[in-house]
Amino acid sequence: MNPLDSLTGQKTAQSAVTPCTRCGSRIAGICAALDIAGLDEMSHETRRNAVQAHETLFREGDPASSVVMLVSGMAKLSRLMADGRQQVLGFRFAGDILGFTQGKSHSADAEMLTEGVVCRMTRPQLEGMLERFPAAQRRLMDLCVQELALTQDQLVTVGRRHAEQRVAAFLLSLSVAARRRGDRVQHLEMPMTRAEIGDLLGLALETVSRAFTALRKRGLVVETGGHRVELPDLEALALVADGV
Amino acid sequence: MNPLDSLTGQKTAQSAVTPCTRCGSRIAGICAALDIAGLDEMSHETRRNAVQAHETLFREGDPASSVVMLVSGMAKLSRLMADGRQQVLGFRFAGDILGFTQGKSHSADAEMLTEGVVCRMTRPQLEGMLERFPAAQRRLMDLCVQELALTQDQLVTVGRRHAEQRVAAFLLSLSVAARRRGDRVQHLEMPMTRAEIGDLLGLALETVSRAFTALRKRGLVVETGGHRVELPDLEALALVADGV
DNA sequence: CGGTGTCTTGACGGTACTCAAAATCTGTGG
DNA sequence: CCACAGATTTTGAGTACCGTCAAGACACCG
Repeated sequence: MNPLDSLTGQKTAQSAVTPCTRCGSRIAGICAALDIAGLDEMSHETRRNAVQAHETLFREGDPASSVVMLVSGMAKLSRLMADGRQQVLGFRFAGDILGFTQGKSHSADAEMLTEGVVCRMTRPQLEGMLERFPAAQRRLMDLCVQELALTQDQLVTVGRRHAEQRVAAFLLSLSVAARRRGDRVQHLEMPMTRAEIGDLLGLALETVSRAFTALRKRGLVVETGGHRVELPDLEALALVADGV
Repeated sequence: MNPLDSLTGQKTAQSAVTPCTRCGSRIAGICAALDIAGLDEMSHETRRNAVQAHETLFREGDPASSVVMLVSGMAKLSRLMADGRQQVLGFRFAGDILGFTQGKSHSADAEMLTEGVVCRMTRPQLEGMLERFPAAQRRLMDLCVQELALTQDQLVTVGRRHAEQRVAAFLLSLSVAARRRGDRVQHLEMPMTRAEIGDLLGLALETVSRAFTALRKRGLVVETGGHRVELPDLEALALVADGV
């Protein structure tokens, strides 16, 4: 599996799998675009950290002084409204980059769902690296375009699907993300709560629970405990998501 | 007004307003990052076209053989679901770039709402230009990040606001876009139909109509005919949008 | 001035939200 | 290993918001 596919979902021209010497991750994010010299330089500049579940990576409004590369684990991007309602913008996985913006401050909260490992790089370091390694800049742009496409998918789901369709679409998106990481697509890690799924899909947590119950009764979802889920029939699930 | 603010909403370092020699537009999109040589080169490579209202610029699935820069007029980005339901991903304005993706095909339909002018550039031309002018690549990335932020805003609106709040948020977003173009922020052009607004906000067109009626009765919206709208009190409208 | 498309308004029904309580799961400490 | 406390999930009942259907009003354009 080409690590470049981790976010793009498309085969890329580059085929050599060169793990980040510092991150040590198979799943290369931006690192994938670097040559040996770049990787070496990057390994001196980034800070690798283990992070716990529920740990906050940054908050909306924080100065965007660094970007975070998710090496392993799952994270949640969300925004808080004035009245306390929360909108989850998306879940992020190994290989994804969090907190990249040209603005002065972060536009969303980022919080770990599981324990994991992150690589942090300061903005000046990133800027310098992008100048020295045009391929990395190109790669970062691709990641950005992909994130845009994912967010647009999310918008279609929230805007134009019913509760059960939304949950089906959510499960499928988890499956697609797992494929990009090279994991099995029918046996998923699903560490998020019903409330978090509801905040992603624009539903109450009770509605999410009812939708899971309905899908379970139809045999489209099997919850095996320990935050693990099986999807025995992805095609049938896709039909549900599209309202057929 | 710095044309670089057209999408970013933030003041940028560059201050010289260098209109695209071919487009002739005050509102520079990517052109703003080019020097004289770059502008000259670009003027030879791009094709400038007048387009009519309701003209399709590209469709979902079309090969993404060129990107489109919107010089003047308003456009609509949308996706069609299997059952015919439509989700409008957003409205786009002068200075915006449409159809930029690293995939092989467009992921959404783009259609003009008004008559206008567009600049087309083929992918190979764009790729070549990005290599020769790193500043242009950087600029394109900024546009991409900004588009992502807008889509995220949209997601919050659709996921976590009630009908009237959504319409208020939509009007405010039109106002923000007008400010970026240097137009008056309280006297807006609003060429889209209730149905299109509904497809943007995840509402039925009748619900949009009822929300407009409610806002009109509260004096927050004045429709002056000819697809023009006045927003006498933006702050009050913002309070409505946030559900206060 | 008529025709067509858009908008408004009303009535009704359904989906999903809220409130509430019971059941299940998870992790911790004895 | 078991018991227990807290968190999460499930399920139920009632309600509210919004979608659907329908008809009439309005605006725009030839």
